[in-house]
Amino acid sequence: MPRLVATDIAAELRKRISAGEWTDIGRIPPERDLAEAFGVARNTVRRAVNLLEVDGTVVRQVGRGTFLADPDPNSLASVVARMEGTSPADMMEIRQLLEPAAASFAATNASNSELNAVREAHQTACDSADMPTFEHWDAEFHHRIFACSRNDFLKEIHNLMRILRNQSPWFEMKKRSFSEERRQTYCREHQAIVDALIERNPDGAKQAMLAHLQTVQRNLLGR
Amino acid sequence: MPRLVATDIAAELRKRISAGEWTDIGRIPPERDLAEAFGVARNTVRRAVNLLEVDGTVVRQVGRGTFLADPDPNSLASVVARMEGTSPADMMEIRQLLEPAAASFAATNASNSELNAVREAHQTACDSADMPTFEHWDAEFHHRIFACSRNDFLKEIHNLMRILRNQSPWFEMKKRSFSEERRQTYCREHQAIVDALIERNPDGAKQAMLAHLQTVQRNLLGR
DNA sequence: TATGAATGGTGCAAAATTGGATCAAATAAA
DNA sequence: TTTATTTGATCCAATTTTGCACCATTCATA
Repeated sequence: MPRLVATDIAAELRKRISAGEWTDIGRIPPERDLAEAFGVARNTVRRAVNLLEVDGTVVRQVGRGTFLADPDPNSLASVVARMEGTSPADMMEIRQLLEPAAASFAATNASNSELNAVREAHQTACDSADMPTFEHWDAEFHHRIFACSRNDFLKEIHNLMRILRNQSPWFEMKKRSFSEERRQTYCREHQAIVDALIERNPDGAKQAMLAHLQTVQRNLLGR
Repeated sequence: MPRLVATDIAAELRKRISAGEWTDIGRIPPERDLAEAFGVARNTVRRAVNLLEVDGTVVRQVGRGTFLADPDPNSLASVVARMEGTSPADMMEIRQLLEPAAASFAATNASNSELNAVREAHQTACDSADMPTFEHWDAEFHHRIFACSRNDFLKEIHNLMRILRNQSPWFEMKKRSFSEERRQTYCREHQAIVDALIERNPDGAKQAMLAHLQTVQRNLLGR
């Protein structure tokens, strides 16, 4: 068993804090007590608490103690946490904003080899024999379009949406809503997108992507 | 029973790593511990770990330990970390995608009291005597438009962008680029946005916002 | 008001931990 | 036998942990 070190103690403290161990008193025990409790030197505890302090988990005051920080609603962590509660409808609305734009950028900016990668993902999805394989290459198709939009931030927003969707309970709806017929519809629509990209037609790509996402939305949300 | 050799141990370590045995602590035990655990000499463990190191499974640091490399690039944390490196140009491109849409949504969805809050922020910004106050209410103006777009996810993306901008080194550019003349330009453009919102004119609000962001982009990036 | 206990802040030198490297002897495989 | 691998041992270098002393601030209490 590896020895307890500063980073481990920081992780343990983080765990206990988020478990609400000291929420009632609003503070964590003195460093000297923690050191004794963990069976390490006080300096080690100090380094661990430093880690909690820099990321704003905790605030220290000389002579008073170490206090649990009020969660900052404007911190990255809080924003991401709130995003995790996004509804399918809100998510689809933003997808319909961003993905057509990404397709449009891609038609303008993509290299030929990037376009080939997009087409390849589309082709593999169409050829796939089972649903999990199709879904994987479907996701890859969309991802590769973002990848050649040449806007890294846009690409990362898409990654963010993908992660949020994957960990959302309502994502299961998608799987239930799947059928062979819909798969073929998606393939046709993907083909239209690929065609527009290869024609280097930004507006065509945008429209094709929008049409596809509207189909997805109908299938997913039923309207 | 065949003797445990370096390649066997490497395979076993690989198996345990991909099974997530040490994912939580982010590192594997010290070589000396592994040697003891596998009942083998430390040199053998070293050769095994060498194999994991050359293919990038693991990274070693003298005096610290052996750490799991390749943190999941599809984790929320990785995505956010990559977003922190967003360039001003990419960021502005996405703002020009999202904020006009938010303004359009707001024209349709906002309640009257929400619109009043937007107008209030605009008015306070115009009346502000010093630059920091103006900048605060300028940001608040944009934020309140997102707030009444009625899409929580869109609102949070805006929060995300705001945080990323505030912590970016290039954000200082904005402050350097400020002048009284530009402030007045921004006030006029904000006024146009407010007018369109109050007229409940989605397309007008979208266009006014786009025009404003293009001014901002010119001032920020000089084109 | 004055005092003392409790608490975080800082610095430092010694000890412990950990990966890096080498070598000769023992063992297995060809 | 020849060759390759494992073993056990030793030392080195980077890093962390430890133990200690002392300082500064806060707060309760005399």
